Amino acid sequence: MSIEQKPKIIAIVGQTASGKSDIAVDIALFIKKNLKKFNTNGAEIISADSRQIYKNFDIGANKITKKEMRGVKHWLLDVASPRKRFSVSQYQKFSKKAIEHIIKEKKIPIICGGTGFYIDALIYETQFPKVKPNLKLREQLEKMDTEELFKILKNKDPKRAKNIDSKNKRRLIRAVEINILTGKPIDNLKKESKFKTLWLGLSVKNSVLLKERISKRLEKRLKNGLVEEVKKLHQKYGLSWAKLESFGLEYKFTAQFLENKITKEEMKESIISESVKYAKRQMTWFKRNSSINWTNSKKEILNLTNKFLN
RNA sequence: GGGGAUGUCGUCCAACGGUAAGACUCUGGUCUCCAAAACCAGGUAUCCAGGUUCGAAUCCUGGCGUCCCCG
Repeated sequence: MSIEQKPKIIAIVGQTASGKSDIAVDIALFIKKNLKKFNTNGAEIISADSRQIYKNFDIGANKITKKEMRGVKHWLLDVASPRKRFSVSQYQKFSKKAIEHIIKEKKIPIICGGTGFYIDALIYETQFPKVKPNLKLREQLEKMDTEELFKILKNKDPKRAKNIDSKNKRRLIRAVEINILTGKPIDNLKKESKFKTLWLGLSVKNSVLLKERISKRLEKRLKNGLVEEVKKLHQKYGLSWAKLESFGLEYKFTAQFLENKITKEEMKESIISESVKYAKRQMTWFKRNSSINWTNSKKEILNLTNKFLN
């Protein structure tokens, strides 16, 4: 009974440059054409992308344009300032609101993006400890090495110490931070999802092809003003080069080019090869999820959608 | 044609004649608030043929390849 009541959502995941955004709009329009059949008022898209979330990150983040949206409403684009820190828990809050709004209107939410951590946080409602990052504490912890941090954690929270990467400083600091600020070990219960989800995965299996796609896409974006965008982010919006570099890929290497640290050719090469690596890491994340239907066929995707909504 | 230098993982680069190391790439993986991040694991090499030696990437001879200088 309760299974029947679970709201249905569609999640489109996959690597960069696999065509997710476009297919998401296709699905939304397909639903729009069959409102009566699916007993719904339509579909709206929630982006799950840790870079497209930022205002003024357009070309570099490969954000969908108004025109490409084809009239379908998109949520969680341009909702954060790149000058402020943004993290998964904020994404979780924002996306939860969006999803509730969409469901209230009797529409189908379509989550689309390449940031697996964000998507899982939304769908599985990952319980993040209610401890905000404490920069002062982190500064102190930063001075210790991984061994010391691991020792502290082992003492205070042996359970967490068991499954943490003992050499991953960033994670160790976070774990110790949680413990110090709450005085409690963290409990890691993974909840069942309250949604009924159709998982669709797009991928480019051939790495040569993937590289080709990424480089073609890059040429197009250079023509569209990628370099100018990054320059503007620095000059007009006051983002430091270091900050821009911290966003990775396009922003990182374009910033380095503008700083005269690398040539334009090197910039292109780095963006392409690092994007390929990123795509692989994305797949490592998604591969764990056995519910994902992997297909690149639009026809098959619409068929699956059709079955799922009936 | 003459002289010199040099050949080690896919790439860069180490190794007093004594276990062929490291970085990057590659492959796989981890993930409870930086996730385009951070981190872990694994694979692959001594140009060829002889010689010296208990033992050769290392020394010797020849071949082949590459680079530089002179002509």
